[in-house]
Amino acid sequence: MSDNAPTDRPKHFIRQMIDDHIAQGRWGSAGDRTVLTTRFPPEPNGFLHIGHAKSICLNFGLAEEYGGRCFLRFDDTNPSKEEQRYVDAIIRDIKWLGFNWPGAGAGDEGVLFASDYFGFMHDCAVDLIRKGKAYVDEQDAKAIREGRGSTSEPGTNSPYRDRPAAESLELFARMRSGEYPDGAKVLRAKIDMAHPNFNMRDPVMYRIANAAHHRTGDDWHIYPMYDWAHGLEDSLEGVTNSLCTLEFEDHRPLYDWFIGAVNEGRSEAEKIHHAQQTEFARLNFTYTNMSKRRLLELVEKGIVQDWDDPRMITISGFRRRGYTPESIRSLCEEVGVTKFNSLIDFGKLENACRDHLNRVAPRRMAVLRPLKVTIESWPEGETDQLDAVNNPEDEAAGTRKVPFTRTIYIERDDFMEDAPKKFFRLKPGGEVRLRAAYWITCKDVIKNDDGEVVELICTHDPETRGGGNPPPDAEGKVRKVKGTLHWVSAEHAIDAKVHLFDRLYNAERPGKKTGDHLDDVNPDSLDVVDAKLEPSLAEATPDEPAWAYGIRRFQFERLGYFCEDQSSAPEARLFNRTVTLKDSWAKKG
RNA sequence: AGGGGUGUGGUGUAAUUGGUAACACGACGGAUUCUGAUUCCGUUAUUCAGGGUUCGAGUCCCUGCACCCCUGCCA
Repeated sequence: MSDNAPTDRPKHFIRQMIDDHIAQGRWGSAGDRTVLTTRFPPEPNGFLHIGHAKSICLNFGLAEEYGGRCFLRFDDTNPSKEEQRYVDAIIRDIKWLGFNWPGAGAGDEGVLFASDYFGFMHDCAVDLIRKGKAYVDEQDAKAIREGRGSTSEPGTNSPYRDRPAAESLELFARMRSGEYPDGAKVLRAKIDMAHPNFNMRDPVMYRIANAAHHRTGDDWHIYPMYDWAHGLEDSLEGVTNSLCTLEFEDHRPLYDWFIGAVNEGRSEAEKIHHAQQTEFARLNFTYTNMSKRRLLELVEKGIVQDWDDPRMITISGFRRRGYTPESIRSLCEEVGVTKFNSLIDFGKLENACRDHLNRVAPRRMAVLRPLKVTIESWPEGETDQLDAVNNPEDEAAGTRKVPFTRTIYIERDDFMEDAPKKFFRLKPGGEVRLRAAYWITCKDVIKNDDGEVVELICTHDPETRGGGNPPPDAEGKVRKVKGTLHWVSAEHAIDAKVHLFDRLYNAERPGKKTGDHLDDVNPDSLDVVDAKLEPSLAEATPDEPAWAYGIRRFQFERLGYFCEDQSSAPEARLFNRTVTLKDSWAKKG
């Protein structure tokens, strides 16, 4: 992975800072790049989404690049919101993206949990109480909030603020042992109730929660707050760079204060490690929302099937949709790392996906909205097995056989009775190429009683077998044809459902206007069609580069990239459209 | 209102740390093409505004403006 040497990748501000630290020997001997230690610390309260991918790529990517390490650590300090299901999903998603942490294996080997440090955190809290830097407050949540003041008013000290350390120590011990109901008491840091930064106005360190934790069960009745816990977690793991998003900028002074408070009065040997917190901007896309709360709402309200619905911007959703990990990683590299709150065009992600799939996805033919075509010049019952190229971008992908018969299906959109001049697909009297097969000419149009076109009668040109241009005529002129259509043999076609997805929201910034993202939900984000697939799609196929994690991905020629859904079975095939091909014709029309 | 941040083309990032705006994507135009795809070639900004320092400013200084985050016993 890493050669432990500088790369020529652009140096964003975080790389630059890390390089400076290493040059100065801040974490060990100067020049040793392998000291770099990062972590990705999700709370297991939902599925990972594309926004997390940026942080994952940054943290794990940096570790790979420097020859350091990056831990996967669950920040499971709030039992009421966390579930084992989410732990499992998060582990799987990170592995799917292609990243590893020290000790990673097939399951959860090497995975770290904040809950494993609860004892240490507790002891540090006791230490702070003894030093007079923390106290047990018995006010209720409302009183604490009011005591915090406002932007124009300083806060007021709690009546319990100056109680003797011995008293706090005793009460804290009883909080821990489960004597009190939720909310009865909290442990607070004693900092400054008039501080302009609210986080410094005596923040809560511990609250009482008589809830079962998904890992520690009923061992604890008190749980540490994020600010208190996070720096200690980083410290214990020897994290050098604690990277987080912009909204934590205001928390950095507190992060530093806590470590400083623990270390105060300790000898050098007793001091705990102090990581460097640095903040970067979150990833934002148009037509999406990146809030776990709102994603949960989509799941709970049944707007999507589950967290891994292909329309979801979760990592699991993208996987099921057919995106490749490579495309997600390349996008994260492309958007860079800054402190600027950017809004990235969702099309950029689709483009990264097309870019990768174009190189690796095997081509197949599939007709989404079939229109019957009878080749009257083709003998009844006769089948021609034609060779079709699997991937023009990759010669090694070889060819496959595609059966051609008298009755075939083409795409309804590929025929127009009154076609504009620039329409170079099939029209009455017109000639087109059938990909890898023959040139055909439309002789007749058959309609039903409602006037809808139900069948085309065509003839084929035997000279054009394989789809190539026929030999020049006597005068040396080469006949050419502008349009090429995809098709499938009716007799051989396999039936399948295909899910065509559109964006989940109609607004660039869902909920921006009304405050409720549900107001901008696109009711037509899923379209189900009955498609006809080329028979090779039913064959068990050898491994292909595009099929990581057993996901069979293809390009359906002229239509887009598709993958077989995890629920697909031989008797009921289901494909998902990952993304369409670019279509400059559709754009003009 | 107090605190913390951020402003470079349609979008995102870069600029040897004061040396004459680069790259990617998109869009548009053209060429090639058995996918209206891909590929290829062109076009696409005087850096939020105003002032100052300097031979020289996206980079330094001053004054504004805009946007984002912060008053959970969430993370």
